[in-house]
Amino acid sequence: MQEIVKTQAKNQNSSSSSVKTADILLPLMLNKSYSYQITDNMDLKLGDIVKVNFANKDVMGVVWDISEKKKNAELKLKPIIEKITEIPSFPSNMIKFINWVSKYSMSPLGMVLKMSFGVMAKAKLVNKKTKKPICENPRYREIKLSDAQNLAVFELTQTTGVNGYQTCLLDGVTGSGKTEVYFKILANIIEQNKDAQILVLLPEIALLQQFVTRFEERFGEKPAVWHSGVTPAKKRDTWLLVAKGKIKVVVGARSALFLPFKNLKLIIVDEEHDKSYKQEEGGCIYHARDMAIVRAKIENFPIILASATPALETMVNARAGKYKHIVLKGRYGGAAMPKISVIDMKKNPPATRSCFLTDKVKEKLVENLKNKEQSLLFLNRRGYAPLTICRNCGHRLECPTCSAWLVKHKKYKQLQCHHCGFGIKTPNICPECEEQDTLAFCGPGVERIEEEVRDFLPDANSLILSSDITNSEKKLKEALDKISNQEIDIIIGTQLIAKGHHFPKLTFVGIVDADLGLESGDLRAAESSYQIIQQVAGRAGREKELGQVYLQSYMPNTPVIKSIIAGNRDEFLQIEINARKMAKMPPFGRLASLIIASPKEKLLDDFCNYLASVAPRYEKTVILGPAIAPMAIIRNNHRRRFLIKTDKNINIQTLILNWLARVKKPSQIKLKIDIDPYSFF
DNA sequence: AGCACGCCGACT
DNA sequence: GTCGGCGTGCTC
Repeated sequence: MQEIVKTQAKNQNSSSSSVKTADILLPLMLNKSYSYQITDNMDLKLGDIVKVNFANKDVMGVVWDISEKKKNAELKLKPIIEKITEIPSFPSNMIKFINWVSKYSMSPLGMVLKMSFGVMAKAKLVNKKTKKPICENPRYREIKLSDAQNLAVFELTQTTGVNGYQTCLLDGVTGSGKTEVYFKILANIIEQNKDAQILVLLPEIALLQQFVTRFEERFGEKPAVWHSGVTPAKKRDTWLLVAKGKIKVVVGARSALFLPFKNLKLIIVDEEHDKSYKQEEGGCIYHARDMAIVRAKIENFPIILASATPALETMVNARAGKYKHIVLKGRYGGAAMPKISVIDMKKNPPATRSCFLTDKVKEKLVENLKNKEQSLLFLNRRGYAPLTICRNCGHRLECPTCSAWLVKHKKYKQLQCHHCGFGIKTPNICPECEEQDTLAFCGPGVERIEEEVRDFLPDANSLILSSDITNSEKKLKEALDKISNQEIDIIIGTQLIAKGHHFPKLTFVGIVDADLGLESGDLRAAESSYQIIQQVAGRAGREKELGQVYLQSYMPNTPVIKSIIAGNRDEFLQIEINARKMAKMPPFGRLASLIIASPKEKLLDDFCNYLASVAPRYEKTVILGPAIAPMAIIRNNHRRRFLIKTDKNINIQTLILNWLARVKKPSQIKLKIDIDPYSFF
């Protein structure tokens, strides 16, 4: 019956054979564009913004393709409602870029568009008030740069001055004055090309504020700011002005990479080694630094990656001559690098089991307090104690929905799960054996270190810098002001303090647990550990005073610690590079992971075994799994993982696509593809 | 992601 | 006999 109806319809329409259609990409979780009819009087080109009706809702989308299509009666095309002329069209390079990211990251095309166009698609466009200009005309105020800075500017200008793609690695220690180098480069580019736009990417929102302040000092105007915390209305203003080419400089977190610049001429990726550039959550998993390089290639402009501790991958490319390697020598103002020594915890154990600071560190804290100099203790662990255990029955307090220990927080008087946010009041009795007062808190967090400091130096002013304490821009600023006003003697901080902040009066840094980062056992554990220790150590002695750094370690002979003590970054990297080369790990091979999750464990295991049974068996390809993911359960979702490792010349995306095409995934199972995984969770 | 469609349990 | 639970699948 249905067949007959269809045939009849076809015959009826055969007189008008074709119709002009546009494939519209919508900023939704969809992997394809949808065809709509172009009405006669509508003048459309690729990249134009249109409004269409989709699933009974009016949404904005982008013209992704235009074609003449045979009239197809089985598929009634809806007409395009209107062309939105208030929003500039997507430049063709932006379309290329979005297509590329989608294909590489294996994320739905619509999801990638959403990252770029999401805020505008929701706009009602009623607020047609004339917008205040943002960073329309920044004027550089000259300052005297050091010889090293001038040299770096000169070398970078040779590359950034020419209009064409080139990746440069700007390699300079903490405190070498990279920011002023950026400013001078920006000024040069804007001077040469009045329409040029520049994007500066920073790994974390916390770093944006001080960049904005320094930029304003130098240019008399704030740059445009883009990150997840910016309000939608502000984002819309900025988006439009960026698209119209009116904003010259944008500083932002990774999401700023998807802004539709009209005339982008340079991207600077500051702290390029930083793991925060890897987006792990949400619909699209990508590495902002790598995608920034892709964008620079597509749009044919230079890009600068900057770091004191470049990522291994970056270093490999620099050594191979693919990136231009520019070294910014020494510290600005001639400050010396801090003196770094290791304290062997086996030979110098803390006084008791609930103490975590060695006598040497304590002595240094006392000395610094006496001399009115600031000290910093670094421990990358929030809260008071990472594990609570019953002395009577050995029960460990675990999150009810994740396979993670509950972390004791004194501030919240709670035990908290750091993976799902679950929290309970710290109990007095063991939930297992119901004995009273048997719970012991094992290991230190920053709160516990602060307690230890207060115990032996009651007169010192201490302050914890962690995301729990300084959880807003305002609170962070307050804390940083207190530190620069010297109201604080001893700072106890998590990785929050490793990044960028300048503490002029800080002369001592104690790394409470230099071995902590090596525990995770992932590919980049040693490298990341080196980077974070180096970054934190770099906080010490940035002005006239010489800085001193102590690393507390139970394993003082690991390559990481030895290289940091010897100040031999490149030798350390070479060891790591050799190891990666031997193991054919990135960047000498390709890696991808499938994270498969479901609340139904049996269904999940059946599906994973099924997947494993149809796994491709190609040459130069290893598929490992299914393995129980290190974090086996998160929010009641059981998790399994496959790891796919191939030679460099194999297209890992195609391989995965072919593999997944062989199976039908039940809808209760969530499957996430992570190309170039960083965290192995 | 939404949102409708559809097939089994509790209740007026 | 009806309301509504959420599992499933589609959106030009």
